[in-house]
Amino acid sequence: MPELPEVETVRRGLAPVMEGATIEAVELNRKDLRFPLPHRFRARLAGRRVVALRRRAKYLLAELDDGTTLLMHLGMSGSFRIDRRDALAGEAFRHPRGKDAAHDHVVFHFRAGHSGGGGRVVYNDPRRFGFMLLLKAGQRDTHPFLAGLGPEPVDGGLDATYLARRFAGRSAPLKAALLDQRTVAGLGNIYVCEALWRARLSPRRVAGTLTKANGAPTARLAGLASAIGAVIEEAVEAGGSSLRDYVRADGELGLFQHRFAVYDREGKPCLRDGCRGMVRRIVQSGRSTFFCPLCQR
DNA sequence: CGAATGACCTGTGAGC
DNA sequence: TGCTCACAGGTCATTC
Repeated sequence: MPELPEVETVRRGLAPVMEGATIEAVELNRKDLRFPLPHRFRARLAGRRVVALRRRAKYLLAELDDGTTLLMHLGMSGSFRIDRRDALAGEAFRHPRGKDAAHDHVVFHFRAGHSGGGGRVVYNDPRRFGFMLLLKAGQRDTHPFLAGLGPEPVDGGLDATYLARRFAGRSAPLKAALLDQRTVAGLGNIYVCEALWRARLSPRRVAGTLTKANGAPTARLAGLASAIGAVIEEAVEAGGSSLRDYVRADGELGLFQHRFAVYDREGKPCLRDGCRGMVRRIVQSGRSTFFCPLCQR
């Protein structure tokens, strides 16, 4: 489900509930998601206070008061839901449409404190491609999942020079090169398609052709770097994209799906002014790519 | 080394 | 109605 804008939207929804709050208990309805949950997971979390809830790429990082970090990834179908204590006291809680309580795998119970609250944060994930890990204090920058990530697309130092260095000599198509989290952190299938459309670049184009022989960026790379930043920034502002699932912890829908230029628009007209092209769907690296063959070169 | 492929899971919608 | 198939926002391990 979630790419960077969706994960950031989840973070913003959860932060007011989790930051500064103390975990009273953790309920595990399953002890394996994509990987087995960490050893002594419940005991290591009980009584811990969440100091900050951060995001890196598509990871959520809950920093705890003992120096450990709870790292969470939503995979394809993971989502968080906030159950407030007042809601629990009244009518039985109603699951948002399409969410089955059978897939509520992890439930964090928070202690009621001076800031009111209490209540629960529930992790639901039908496909169980998501996972949670506990990182010790020193592992935060060295853990393999985090160490190799590329720059954040917004305010992370992403620019044409970086992309030129990264693409030099690579024969993979742009689509694959950009899906690789070591290139730019947090991009996924939707936003790669959208950024390439904005930059008028074909997803099939060989990445290395955008770097000059001397390693300098071609002019088109500046356009790509800014297209990536812009699409991610706009999507975060819109609360992400909601396709088949709710994304936000408060149950509200993201809105960016209404602004897709190409994603899931196979056979529809290209939205670029003056372009008479038709959006095409092809498969690359086993995933759907949407693009306009007329104006994306 | 980089590139391509399969594997991991469940749910949903299209087509018959 | 009910079956089968393709496909879904990700990424890790394996193979070439």
